[in-house]
Amino acid sequence: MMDKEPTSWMSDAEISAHLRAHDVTPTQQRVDIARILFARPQHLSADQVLSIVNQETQLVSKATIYNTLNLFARKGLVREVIVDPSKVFYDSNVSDHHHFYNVDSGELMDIDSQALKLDQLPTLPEGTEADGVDIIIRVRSRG
Amino acid sequence: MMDKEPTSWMSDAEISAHLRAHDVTPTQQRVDIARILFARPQHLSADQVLSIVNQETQLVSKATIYNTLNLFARKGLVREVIVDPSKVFYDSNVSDHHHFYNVDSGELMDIDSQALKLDQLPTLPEGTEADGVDIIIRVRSRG
DNA sequence: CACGCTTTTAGACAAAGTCTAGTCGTTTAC
DNA sequence: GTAAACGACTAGACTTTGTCTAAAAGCGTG
Repeated sequence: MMDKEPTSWMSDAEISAHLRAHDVTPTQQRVDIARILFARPQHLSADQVLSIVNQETQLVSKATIYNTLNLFARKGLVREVIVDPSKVFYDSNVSDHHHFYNVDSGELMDIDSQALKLDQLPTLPEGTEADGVDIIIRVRSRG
Repeated sequence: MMDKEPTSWMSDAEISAHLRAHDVTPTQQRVDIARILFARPQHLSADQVLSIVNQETQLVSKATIYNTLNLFARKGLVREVIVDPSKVFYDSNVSDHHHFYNVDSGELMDIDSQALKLDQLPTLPEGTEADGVDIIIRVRSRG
């Protein structure tokens, strides 16, 4: 059964419930961060989250941003996307899907889950179990 | 038509020819680096290349390692593999294939090209052209 | 209210990678 | 042969992303 997906109109109370449902105690800072992430489907780096959350006044420290994003990823609230060697992106869409990555612009886009599906995995290496599959289609701007 | 693949017994003369064939002027340092990369199919980080090449005596500077690996990647002599947010791996196997990544051990393994093939790409975003497809199957050590 | 536990914080630190400005080497031009 | 020109190399400073540490702040429970 699938979790109700977070949407832009989630209230703080709903965000708190969402965190709790994923076994994360909702604190002020965590809710501040979650509000940004779940505002809409998007891909943000830690740095971007940091500057958005502290736009008006200093609400959350750098350490907490990193702690929280790592915690959220571990608890399945967001998905880490590793496409750029210099930074990790956090995807608020945790459903099964893959990505286009524009190497010129740095833009990251979801691929509709229907449009690309791997129906069978190759035999895994001895003594390992699957943890996830990432498919990244790198594109360049034409013209 | 495919290039002859580099193999462990490549002589320095063959390495030079291989570089030249990819439009890279073979210098002492570049051959030193290439000799390590092409010794056998493997996945090395810049840091690993740096310490291997300078094992006995200081032959190549850090800046040259990075310049050269970037150059080799741009010229198609090696393939960048981005799976670990903290470092880039360089794969001496440039033929079409994908990777297992053991998130526990950090080990990176090739998936046989036969075993996993995406035969059709989803429609690319407006104004872009394909640059490459990376499939990474993340695994954990069982037990 | 006091205890213990979790969370947050500022700032120091670490690691990967880039940049700069100067040097070295090799070719080309005379 | 020597000088100019160009590409490649270097040491070390620098930048950026992310982690660590030690202390402070919150918070729930008895």
